[in-house]
Amino acid sequence: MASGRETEQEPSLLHAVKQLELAMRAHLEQVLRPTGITALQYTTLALLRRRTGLSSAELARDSFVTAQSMADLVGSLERRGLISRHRDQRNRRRLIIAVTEAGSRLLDEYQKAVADIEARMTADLTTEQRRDLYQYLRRCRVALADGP
Amino acid sequence: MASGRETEQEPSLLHAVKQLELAMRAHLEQVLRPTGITALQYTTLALLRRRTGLSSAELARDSFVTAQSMADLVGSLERRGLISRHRDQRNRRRLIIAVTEAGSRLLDEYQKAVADIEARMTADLTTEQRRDLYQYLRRCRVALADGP
DNA sequence: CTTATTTCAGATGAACTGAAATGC
DNA sequence: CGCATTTCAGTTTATCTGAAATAA
Repeated sequence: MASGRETEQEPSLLHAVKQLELAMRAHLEQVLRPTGITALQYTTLALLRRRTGLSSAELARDSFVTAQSMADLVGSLERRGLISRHRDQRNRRRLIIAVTEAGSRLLDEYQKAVADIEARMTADLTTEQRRDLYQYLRRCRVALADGP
Repeated sequence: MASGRETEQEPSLLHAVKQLELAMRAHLEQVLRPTGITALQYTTLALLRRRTGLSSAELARDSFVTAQSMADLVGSLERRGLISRHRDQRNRRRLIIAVTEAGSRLLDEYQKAVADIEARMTADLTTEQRRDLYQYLRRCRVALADGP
């Protein structure tokens, strides 16, 4: 086997976050396999149901990606009929996103399986630690967002 | 502006991790711009210096990706001369990875700038909270890895 | 024979830059 | 005019699946 020798050194938070993201994604994709949608599409769809009235550009800013990248993602959800868009009458540049019936049904259908992944992932954490983890992640993200 | 209305609902750890990963990546890529290597290449290179004697297949298992995906990544580092590989004489299937002089120099050169990103990211956390965050992330990853 | 490691070939997803159309 | 939003076109990176060569 000869698994890598550990030399002392600072652990990397950057690496720990990336590793967890990969692990989560692998599990989520497995659960979502039957739907044909990706982990990213699912979590974005879930976000869009939580926060209504968003446009693609706002979503992009919120997610640290370019408007063009988000347009691809939103476009894929729209082509599948999981969201719809209509002009904001108060600012006709914006296209406001709404989760469709079909999108909402899909979310309902997989809500439990996805929650189970989170539950398994945090099985070794107390309720309080779980809440702390969420808050720390948010604070880190905000700290990076607020910078230059 | 009309930024999305918040409806009450469970926050998603899955989403929080993904968001932070995107934010980190954006900052890291910006810092690494002059080198031409990606955030993923950098963190993998750093890992390879921390843990010596690894093969690509081991790295893949450790990272929740397929052996083929990791082979691409390792290949890109090798083509840039940042790592080298040689046969494990005790098991001639394995190709053991070593960080080269050039790879080590690159890591040294950017170590401070990358540490600064972590520092800024965790600026609002106490030393203890920062340590907790790292431990929670690891425990979550292990919990997912140990499952089916 | 089976399994592990690596490699080759091809597909798709997820990000980017650059440029243009439209509305404020 | 300048700036925001969306879209179009093209590119690169990061992942996957499937299949084959080699070694334990």
